[in-house]
Amino acid sequence: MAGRSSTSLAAGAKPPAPRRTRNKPEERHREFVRKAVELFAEVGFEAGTRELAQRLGVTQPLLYRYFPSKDDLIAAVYQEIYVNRWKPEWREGLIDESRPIRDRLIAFYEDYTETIFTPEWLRIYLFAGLRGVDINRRYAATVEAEILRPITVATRKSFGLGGGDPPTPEEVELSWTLQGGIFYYGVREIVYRFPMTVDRAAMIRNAVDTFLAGVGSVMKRLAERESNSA
Amino acid sequence: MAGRSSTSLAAGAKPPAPRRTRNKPEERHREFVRKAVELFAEVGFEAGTRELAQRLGVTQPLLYRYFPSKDDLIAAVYQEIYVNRWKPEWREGLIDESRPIRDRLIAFYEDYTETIFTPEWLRIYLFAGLRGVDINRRYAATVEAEILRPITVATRKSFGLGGGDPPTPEEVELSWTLQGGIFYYGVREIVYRFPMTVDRAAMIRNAVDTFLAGVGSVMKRLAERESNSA
DNA sequence: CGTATTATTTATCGAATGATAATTAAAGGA
DNA sequence: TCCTTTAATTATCATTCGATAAATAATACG
Repeated sequence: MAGRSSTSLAAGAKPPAPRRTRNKPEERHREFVRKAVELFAEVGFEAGTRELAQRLGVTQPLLYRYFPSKDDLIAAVYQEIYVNRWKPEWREGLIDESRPIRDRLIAFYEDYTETIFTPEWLRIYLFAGLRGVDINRRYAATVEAEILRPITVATRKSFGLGGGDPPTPEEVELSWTLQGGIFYYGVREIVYRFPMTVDRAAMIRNAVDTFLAGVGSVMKRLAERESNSA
Repeated sequence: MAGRSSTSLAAGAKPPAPRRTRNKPEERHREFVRKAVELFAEVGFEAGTRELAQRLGVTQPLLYRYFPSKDDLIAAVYQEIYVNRWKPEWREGLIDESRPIRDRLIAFYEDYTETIFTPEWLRIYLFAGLRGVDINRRYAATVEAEILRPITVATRKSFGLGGGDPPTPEEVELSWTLQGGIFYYGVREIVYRFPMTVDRAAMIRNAVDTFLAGVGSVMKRLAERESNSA
C-alpha cells in the first residue's frame, strides 16, 4: 500500500499535487516486480513502462532507477515466478518410498497445480516461451530432472521393474505425457477460460489412475525390447 | 513470386527504382495472408505492418487496400490456419468402427500432429490465446465436439461399456488429458525447441497404448459410480 | 537546525507504430 | 491509340514507445 492516490482526483485543471513519498529501495524493488508480474500477465511483455508506472502511482523514469532496462525488469519477473516459487519439497515428496506411488503422484499434482494454475504463472510462462526459448527450455529441463525422472523411477519400481538404472528416454516421455495432459488442463481453464466441467481434483485423480493403470504394460514392453536388443 | 527484387540493390544513393507490377487482387490477398502467417508466427502479432510490407516487396500503405485494419489481417490469418486446415476426415476416421480403436487413435494423432506441429500453427495458436480467448475457446470446443467425444465414445465401446448414451464430462476429460499430453509434446519440440529424445511416432504409440491400457478401469469405476447414484 | 544524500519528479529525445490522403502509373477496353 | 480504371506509390500525421538528463524535494545525519 505504499503510494495510493492516482487518477481519481477531481478533474480540475492543475497537476494533481505531485505526491512524493520516499520509500526504501528494497521495498520499492519488490513492489515494482510484484506489479510488473501482474501487468505482464495481463497484457504481455509489450505492456508499456508508463502503464506500469501509473499502476504503481509513480512516474515512468523512476523505473529506470531500479532496472537499467525493461529487459532487466522482465528478468526479475522470471526470477520471481520460476525460481522463487519452485518448491524443493516436490521432489522430496515424490521419492518418499514410504507412501504408495498413487498418493505421492496425486499429492504432488495437487500442490503443483495450486502453484502454477494462476494467470500470472501460466500466462507469463506462455509469453516467455513465445519471446525466447531459453526460459522455458531451462524450466522444462528442471521439471524433467527434478520431477519426471523421480516419477518415472518410482513408477517403474512400483511395477517391480528394475529400480537402479536411470530411466530410458521413452520411459521419461511417458511421464511427460501425464505432465502435459495435466498442464494443458490449466491452460484451458486459466488462459483460454474454457468452461470446465470436471473439477481439478477429479481430473488429477483420473489422470493419475489412468497413467498408473496403463503405464505398466507399456513399460514392460519397453523393458523387454531393451533386454532383447542388448 | 509476384514482385521480386527488394533490398539487394547496389547501395547507391537514389531510390531503388520503384518497381510496380500490377497483380490480381485475389492473388495478392492470398499472398499477403500467407506471408502474414509466416511473419506473425515468428514475431507475434506485434509485428509491424512495415516489416510485412518489406517482406512482400511492397509498400506499407498497400496493405490497407486489402485489409481495412491490422485486426482484419489477423482475422484472415486465423481463418487460414484454424478453419482451412481442419480436416473433416479426422472425425470420420475416428468413428469408423471397422478398424480397431488403437489403429484409429494412432492414425488420427499421426495425421493431426502432422498438421499442427509446425511453428506457424502452434506459435500463432499460443499468440492468439494470449491476445484474446475467443479463438482458442472456439477451437477447443470444436476439438471436444469433433474429436474428443468420438474418441471417448469409441473407447467406451471398446471396453464393452454402454455405447449409446453421450459420454459424461469426466470421461471426456480423460480424452482431454491424452490430447493435452500429445499437444504439449509439440509445444516442447516446436515452440520451446526442447531437445527431444523420443521420436513423434513412438511418443504417440506409447501415449495411446498407456491410455487404452489404463482408461478402462477408470471408466468402469466412473460407470459404477454413475449407476449407483442413479 | 542545517547540510548532504538520493529518491522522485519534470521535460524531452528519437525511433517506431497504425493509419490516411493525395499522387502516380500499369493494365484493359473502346 | 487514347481513355478509364484502379493497383501501387509517396508523403505525412498523431501516438506511443524505451530511455536519458536535469531539476526538485524528502529523508538521514551532524
